[in-house]
Amino acid sequence: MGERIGISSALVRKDLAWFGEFGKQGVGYEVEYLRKELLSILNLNREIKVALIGAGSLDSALVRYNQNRNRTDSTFSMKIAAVFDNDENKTGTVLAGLEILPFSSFAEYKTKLGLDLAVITVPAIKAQEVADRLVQSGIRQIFNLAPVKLAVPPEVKVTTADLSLELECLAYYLKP
Amino acid sequence: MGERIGISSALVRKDLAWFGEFGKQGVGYEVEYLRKELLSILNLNREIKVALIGAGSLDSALVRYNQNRNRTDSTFSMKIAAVFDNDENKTGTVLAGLEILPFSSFAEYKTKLGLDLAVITVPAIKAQEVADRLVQSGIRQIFNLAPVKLAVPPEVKVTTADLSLELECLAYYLKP
DNA sequence: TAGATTGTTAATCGATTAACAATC
DNA sequence: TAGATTGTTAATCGATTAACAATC
Repeated sequence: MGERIGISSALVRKDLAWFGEFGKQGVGYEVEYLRKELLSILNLNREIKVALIGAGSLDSALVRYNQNRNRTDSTFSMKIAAVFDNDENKTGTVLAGLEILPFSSFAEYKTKLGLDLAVITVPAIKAQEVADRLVQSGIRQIFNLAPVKLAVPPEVKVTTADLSLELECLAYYLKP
Repeated sequence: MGERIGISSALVRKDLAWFGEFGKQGVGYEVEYLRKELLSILNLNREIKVALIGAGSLDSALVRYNQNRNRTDSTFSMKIAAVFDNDENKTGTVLAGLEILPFSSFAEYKTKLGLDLAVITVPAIKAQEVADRLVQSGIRQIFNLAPVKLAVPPEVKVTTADLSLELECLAYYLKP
């Protein structure tokens, strides 16, 4: 495992130790048992229901990618369960088999559909407003694709993936 | 600057020190001068020409996003200059104003268009093959959106953004 | 000179690893 | 018992920060 991701075996063992003892000294790990334990610890042993907020072209890409991955990779536990938008020209229409729902009714659908976490793909300027609403509706994990730093309460976990920022970082390595 | 991204002022000063001295002790920084110096150091003071490899739905999202950002944000220096694909049903067609070019002729277009760096959005299984070809053509910076670890020579800088992996990381924080 | 802010030093902190004891 | 591998300890390394000297 260490070799695969470029860290030492010691670190792999130490990280595992954080959660318990999974092997037998002198013998090794029982792979299938370890695998299941890890999936359980990481909450990846059940289907996670993901909500997409903002039915733009990125969403359509994510939905298609997700459908494809779920079809071909049985270990992948993420499922895009709903797509939301507040644009009335979009709500009601169907995106790759999913009806686009009005974001104003998010809280309601969250309960009904059992949505676990949300992905924000709205424009930067709308992202904070959407985040506030998600938090209000009880969402505690947000994946933010808008290029802004979101302010949220401490109990909410936000991961921001700013693709254009990461792209700009690469520019540094260009020959001047 | 430290407050904005959540680090101490000391670290900001230390990081700047890596590249030189930009301020006057006792006085402060001349903001516009510092800004220009940093843009120059980061190679963001000129237009960077980006090539997209793989004309799927993600590309179309990126192209639109890029066009929008270039229109509204004059400090943004990335420009998607070309889109490539090897699917003959796609090459020749136009994606948001850009003709889709055959990837087999990448090296040729790279010279002609002055392409600086490449973004890989092809399926995981094709990504290594594409990367090899890009490296062969003289690309030294690759932004990889396919969920695989690419093997490249040490002089090539790869940044991988595996969105589904980052999403899975969030699942850990879900209540079990 | 007094007040302020940069650039740098030394101390602190946390992450990683080499080495090893425990165990089978 | 000999050989092997896990789990843990102590050492190492690098990143961050508090404190301060240099400077205006």
